[in-house]
Amino acid sequence: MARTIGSHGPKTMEAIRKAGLRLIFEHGYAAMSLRQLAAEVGIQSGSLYNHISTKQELLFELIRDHINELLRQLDRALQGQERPADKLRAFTAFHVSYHMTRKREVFIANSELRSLEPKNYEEIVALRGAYERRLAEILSQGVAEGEFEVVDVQVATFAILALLTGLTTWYRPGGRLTKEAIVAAHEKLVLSSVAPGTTPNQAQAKRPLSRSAATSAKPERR
Amino acid sequence: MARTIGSHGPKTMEAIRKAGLRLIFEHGYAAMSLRQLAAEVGIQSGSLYNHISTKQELLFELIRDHINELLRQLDRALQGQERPADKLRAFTAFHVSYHMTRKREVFIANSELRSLEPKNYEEIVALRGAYERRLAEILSQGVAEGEFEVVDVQVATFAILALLTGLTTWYRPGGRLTKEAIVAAHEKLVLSSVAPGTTPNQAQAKRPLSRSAATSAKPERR
Amino acid sequence: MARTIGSHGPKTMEAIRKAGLRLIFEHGYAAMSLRQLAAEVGIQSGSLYNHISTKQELLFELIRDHINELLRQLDRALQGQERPADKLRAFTAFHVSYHMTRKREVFIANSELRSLEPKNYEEIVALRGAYERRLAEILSQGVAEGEFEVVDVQVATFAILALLTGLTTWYRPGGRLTKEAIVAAHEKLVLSSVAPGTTPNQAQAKRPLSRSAATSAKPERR
Amino acid sequence: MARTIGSHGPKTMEAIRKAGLRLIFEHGYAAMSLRQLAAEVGIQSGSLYNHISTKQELLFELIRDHINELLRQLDRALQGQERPADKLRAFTAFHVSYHMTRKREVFIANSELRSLEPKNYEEIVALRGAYERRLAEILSQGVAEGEFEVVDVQVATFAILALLTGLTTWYRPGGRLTKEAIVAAHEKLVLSSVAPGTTPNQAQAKRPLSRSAATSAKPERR
DNA sequence: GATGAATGAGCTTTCATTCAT
DNA sequence: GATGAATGAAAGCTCATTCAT
Repeated sequence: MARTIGSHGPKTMEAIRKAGLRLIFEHGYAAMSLRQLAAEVGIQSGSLYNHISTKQELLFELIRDHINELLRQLDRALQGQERPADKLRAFTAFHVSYHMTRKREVFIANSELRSLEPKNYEEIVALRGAYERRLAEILSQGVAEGEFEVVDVQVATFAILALLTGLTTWYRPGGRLTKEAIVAAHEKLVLSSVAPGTTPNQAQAKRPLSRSAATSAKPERR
Repeated sequence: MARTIGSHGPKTMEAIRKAGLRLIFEHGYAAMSLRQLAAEVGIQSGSLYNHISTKQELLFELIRDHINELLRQLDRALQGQERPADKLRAFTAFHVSYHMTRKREVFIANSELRSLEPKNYEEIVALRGAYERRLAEILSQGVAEGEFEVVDVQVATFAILALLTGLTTWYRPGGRLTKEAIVAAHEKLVLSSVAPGTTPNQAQAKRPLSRSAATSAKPERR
Repeated sequence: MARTIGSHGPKTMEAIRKAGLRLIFEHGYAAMSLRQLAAEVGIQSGSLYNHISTKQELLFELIRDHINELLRQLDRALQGQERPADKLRAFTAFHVSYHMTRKREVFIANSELRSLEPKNYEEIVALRGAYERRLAEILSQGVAEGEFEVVDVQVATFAILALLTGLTTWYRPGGRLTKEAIVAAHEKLVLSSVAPGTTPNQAQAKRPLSRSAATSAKPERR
Repeated sequence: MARTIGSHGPKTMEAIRKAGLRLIFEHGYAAMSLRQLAAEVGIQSGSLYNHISTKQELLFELIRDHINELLRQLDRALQGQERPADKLRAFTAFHVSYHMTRKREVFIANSELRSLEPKNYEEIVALRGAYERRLAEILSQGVAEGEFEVVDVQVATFAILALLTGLTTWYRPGGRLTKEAIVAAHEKLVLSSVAPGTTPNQAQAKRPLSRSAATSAKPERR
């Protein structure tokens, strides 16, 4: 990939983002050196600075742009859905599909938050919170309407997101299953997981879950 | 100067492991410097080498010891369970409980596999495969006995593991929920997720899933 | 900060080689630190790596380039000489002269072979063998034509080379003797040493010296 | 060799000297680590300090003891010889024989002088000077009596010593030649080298060689 | 006399970043 | 916009040496 010697202009920036995405995905932000990145792009490491301001900024922009796009597309995917189950199915289908085509962006946005400097971290976490809230609200609505049953909405939100995002660790194009099959498999799991039924045993929260606590607790960086 | 009075060998090793666990959990393996680690332990960085052979070896042993312990305890937790639902509940309860007390080990064992050198990586992935296989077999049995319904056992295995392991990214002792509540919340989600019901739409695998492909595919490092 | 004005690439490389030569000559390869070398050149130690790839590579190239040059010039010096005595005189004069102007290179090429990694060592020893073979052949020819008398050609070859190369341990420009006097002194010693005469006492080799054994024995790294 | 676990007392000291000799011979003083040495002896590196005071002191004593022994034995070997040729033959035979049985000591005493700290260096060089002077005096006497002819006594002294000492770089027991043959080969070379004959071309010293200049010049460390 | 664990300095090498050209 | 050469800090690791046990 890349390495088109002499590439310049916006093409170079694009190559940097692409290569950066791949290298961070494979080795992690801290383990990726700008020399590696530059070599991948086919330029000297000093030349990177004609396009990026710092390594940190590159990471930040990759993540921020990704989450913004994710949010934009999620809202489009949810449009027109009214009933909680439909919303949840749409959410799941969108999430899985998106993760299959952008697995590197998604993976990095989840795994490299700790590599962000505080200011950047805050900004990204706020955006991520918006995404999580979409799901939390779907679940809350479903519970309120009696369509869903969960022990705890907050836990269910995190669990379902983890379930769906786990995809990025094993999915690869051209595998055994079609994309549709993978989407279907996840829809089944997610929709069933919150379906009403015999709850194993009744557990109590130590404290009631206030609306804000549900999403803004942030006890530590995660 | 020689050794500070009162600091002993095994105690130092234990301090190194503990601090290493914390630092890798917080910053990642690549971003943790041995100087940091040594400072945390209260010795010079060169002194670490009286206890570890390399940074890589430290990571490897932390992960390997963790997975071995995990496997050992899992098998004990599953003892005596016969029906798939009971097994799955036991698996879930054990997994969640264990992850709450050893969240750093668990997190690292999942996130730092890519930091392992090939030989070490192979060894850990083999161990991890054993763990995954326990769950895959529970699901298979449940499906065969008509107790569970999943679109694809392999996908369900990965998804459920991801769901459960996601816990490590947000759990912290002293939070809003009791441990029991957290376990219960996950039991509900997991048991429901594979419960028979209306599968959204029928999807087909491109290829049938052979037994071995299910667990040994390893298309790329994950 | 960036580069100091006026310091250029090739000039820096040349300064590194020159300073490296001197430091290795004075302290030995293992005892020379790259910090020392960099300080000598007037740059930071990390900056060395814009010019060399490793410390080992620097040593290797210094030695290899030297031996290649030595061989090239030797062959020129021997051109036109027919009789063994003339060849031997030419060899001696060339060797001594060259060693007086390049004593550091010569010394290092002899004393630091053990510091070379196996692959580099093999390459250099092969080149050195070519040089030794020139002298061995001159002696053989002289013995065959009855002009020289030696107890053993192989021993004589090594001994004469050692005699000549010893120069590097004491020669310094501006000493008591002119270069010409030093050359003459060595010519006398070398030519006399193989002159026919009364051999002290007749000694026997345990085994006859095969042609190949003479030059390829290499019992151990030397 | 060595590694007799639990060896103690004078036996350990002897093992240290033996192993040190070998390691310095093979890798050089700077490149030999005390950990290596200790491992060879079968103890921990800290334990070395029950026997040596510093690494430098070990080197110094190895060299000093060697040269003292060399001088002692040389004087015994020269006893009873009157005529310069007989003395030179005896010197050569002794030197070669001794170098064959103690090649490591000899090699180190020549190659590691630069690794000695100034004070130690001075002491060793003084001893070495005594050894060189024996040969210089033999040559001077021979020249004075008309038995030898050399262009310059000083140069001849250094050259003959280099010739003889070169042995340590290639000799190994069990090689093609008997010890006697090797001695004979060197006797022929050395005695012939100073034999009167047609001096190639008459060269002049820039300055006459004063008695003291011949041996105490020491223009630089060599 | 040996050990094991420590020190503090030092090693070679890599890093992100800068900037004259 | 790219290069090549620089910086200064820091990396993982090794070193000779010390000393309580």
